[in-house]
Formats: sequence, C-alpha cells, structure tokens
Amino acid sequence: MNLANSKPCVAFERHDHRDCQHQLMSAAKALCAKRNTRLTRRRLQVLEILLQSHQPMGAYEILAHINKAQSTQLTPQSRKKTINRGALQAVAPPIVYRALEFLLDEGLAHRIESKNAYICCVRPGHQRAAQFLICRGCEKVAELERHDLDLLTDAARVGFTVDSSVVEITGHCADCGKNAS
Amino acid sequence: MNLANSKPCVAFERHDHRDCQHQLMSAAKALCAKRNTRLTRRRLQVLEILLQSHQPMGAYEILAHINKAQSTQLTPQSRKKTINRGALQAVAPPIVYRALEFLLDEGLAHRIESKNAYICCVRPGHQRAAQFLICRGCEKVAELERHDLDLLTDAARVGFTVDSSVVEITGHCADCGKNAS
DNA sequence: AATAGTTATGTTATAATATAACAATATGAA
DNA sequence: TTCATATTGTTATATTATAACATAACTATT
Ligand SMILES: [Zn+2]
Ligand SMILES: [Zn+2]
Ligand SMILES: [Zn+2]
Ligand SMILES: [Zn+2]
Repeated sequence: MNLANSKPCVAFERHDHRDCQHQLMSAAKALCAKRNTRLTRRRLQVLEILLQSHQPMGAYEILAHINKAQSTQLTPQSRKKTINRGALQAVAPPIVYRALEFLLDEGLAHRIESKNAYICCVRPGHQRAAQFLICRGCEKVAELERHDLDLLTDAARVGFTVDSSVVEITGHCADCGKNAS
Repeated sequence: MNLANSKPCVAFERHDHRDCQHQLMSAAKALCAKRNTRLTRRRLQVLEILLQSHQPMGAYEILAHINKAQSTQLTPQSRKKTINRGALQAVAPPIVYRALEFLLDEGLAHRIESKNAYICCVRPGHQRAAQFLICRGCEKVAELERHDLDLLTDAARVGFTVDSSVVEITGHCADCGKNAS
C-alpha cells in the first residue's frame, strides 16, 4: 500500500482553514452526540483553541488562551473582584488537562509525545492509530493513517501484543525544505 | 524485509544479562575511544546505571541511584560535613541530564518519549533510527532496527525530508501477554 | 612543570509540564 | 424535588528539565 491509500497531509496543503475548522467542529459535535458524550463549554473552548492551527500547543499555551479570553470577558464587578484578589482571575491547569483528557479519549485531539504538546485531530472518528509528520520549519504537524505499519506485523511475529503506538517523524515539509539550507 | 533481517529483541529474551552489560560497556568504551570522545566517570556511572536493566529509567530515578551510591561512599569526614550542611550531599539534576545528553549524542542511550525516560542502547554504534516495543507488564523495552519503515518512504513521497523519528509501540511482550487477562 | 584554553562538573535557582485532593456547581434521572 | 453523578473550580504540589554561573579537570603548548 502506498500513500494513495492514505488521506492527504492536510496540514501541509494550502486549504481554506476556516472551512477546515468548521468541518472539524461539526464532526466533533456529531460524534459526541452519537456517542452520547458531553462536549461541554470548556471542552469546546479547548477544541476551538486547538483548531486554530495545525500546529501543536502546550497545555499552558492553551491555558494562556483561555485566560486571555476570560480577562476580556470580565464584567466590571468580576473585574473588581479579580483585582481584590490581587491577581488575575486565572483558570488553573487542571481545567485544561481535563478537557484535553476528554478530547484525547474521544479521538478529537492527539498528544505529540516528542513535544509534550497537543493537536487537533483532522480525522475525528478514525479507528486506527495515527502517525505524525512534524515540520521543524513551520511547526505544522500532518496526521497520517497507514494501516500497514509493517513494524506492527513484526511485533506480532515476536509475540508482542500491540495496545497503542507512537509514530512521530520530524523533519521539513516540502515548503520549508525548499527554504532550508 | 521481515524480522529475520532485524536483530532479535534482546530485552524480551532470556539471556545472560551480566554478560550483556559487560559487552555493551566494552562496546561503549571502544566507540568513545575510536571517536575520541570522553566517557568520563560521571558518564560511565550513568551508563552503568542504565545498563542495570532493559527497563527505561527517569532522570530523577538515575539521580537517586547516584545519590545512594554517594552516600554509601562517604568517608567519616565528608559524612560529618554532609550532616553539618543539614542535608544529604546530593548530586543535582543537571549532572544527570548532561551525562544523558552525552550518551544520547553518542548513541549509547535512547530517550523514550512516551515515558520521559531513558534506556541503554543495545546496539551501540548503529546508524539507523531505532524503534521500540514497550511492554506494560514487565516494563522492559526492546529496541528494533528496521531500515524500511515504509512511512519514511511515504513521507519522502509528499516532499517531507526526515531528520529523525520516534517509533514507540506499547503493549505486552510474549511472556506478559500469556499472563494478561 | 607552568600557563592558558577548553571541556566537564558542581551548585543554585527556577522554568515547564502534570497531577492529587477536595470543594462547589451543574446535569440528568427517579 | 431529590438524589446520584459528572463536570468544573481551586489550592497545593509532584515531576521533568534547563539557565546561569562557579569550580575543577583535562589538554596542549611553552
Ligand atoms: Zn486546516
Ligand atoms: Zn513546514
Ligand atoms: Zn541484557
Ligand atoms: Zn513483558
């Protein structure tokens, strides 16, 4: 099997990302509805943040986005309360990690192990494990889905039962490769 | 190509590990001598610790081993000095991380990204990227080396230039699979 | 051997990532 | 409503990793 059988590397292709976002968001909502799992406001917010780009984000980066949003949404009263507390009304890490846990469980986001970062899934609902191409130029991450990773076959051959796999290939995408020295 | 072309999964095979350790240590020394890089006492110590098993260790776990060794090697005088300082004469994290950096650069150890942990390389000097089978039962990690990871070919096909790869397969080894429910 | 340049180690402090534990709130079913 | 459960909020802390600078060890040259 060759790449023809894989879907394309969305992240590295010119595309209408606005549309991309909307489609992925709709798909996510549909999936959770079907599964009867709850895509709550917080979870939705984190998903929206991840959907902003095809670049992975650290949990604390996501947190910063949330807090920026919070601070601009403060009413005069809550702003005063915030000031009285002597610090910005900051949302704390567990909020983000729990939302991420949900998104990972539902297959709406992935964790990039080699970067301790998180990225939106571009194929919500896919069954098989994903593989990632990580560009060091533009920092975008493309998600592939091969179903014949020979290595898995080999693993089986030595009696190893596979639960999950992490495949992360780092380098330069076509665009960034051209400009690289 | 099938596994016959790969070397065996040492970690999952019964073997004389004492011998295994000695061989790997000799190979490491030989490599560094040939390359004219310095396998200093600290670096050697960390390598020795990693060679104790085929299970990956966290940096702070390695640190603990070092500190245990230090404390048992204290002379009466230095022990007194230690006590006077009010704390155990503890070696600090950078020591370990720097030794690990050296070992990773020399290809004498690997980082397991999905566990934030480090493991001795069982093929010091190998050129190609390694792939890992991580058992959730015994926690041992086997190192494979395929040179035809099809994914890399596919990456090239979409214009992606590969610098490095992380391939970590988690599951149960043959032994642990039998006992698992 | 003394000197100077370099590499490695030691030390202190702190950054970055992640989770435990418990309180408060919202949701959904009976 | 009332209870049970799931989610969110909050505080504190654990875990992993690095920055910055001081000291010591090694190397090559005089
Ligand atoms: Zn897009
Ligand atoms: Zn790129
Ligand atoms: Zn061994
Ligand atoms: Zn096992």
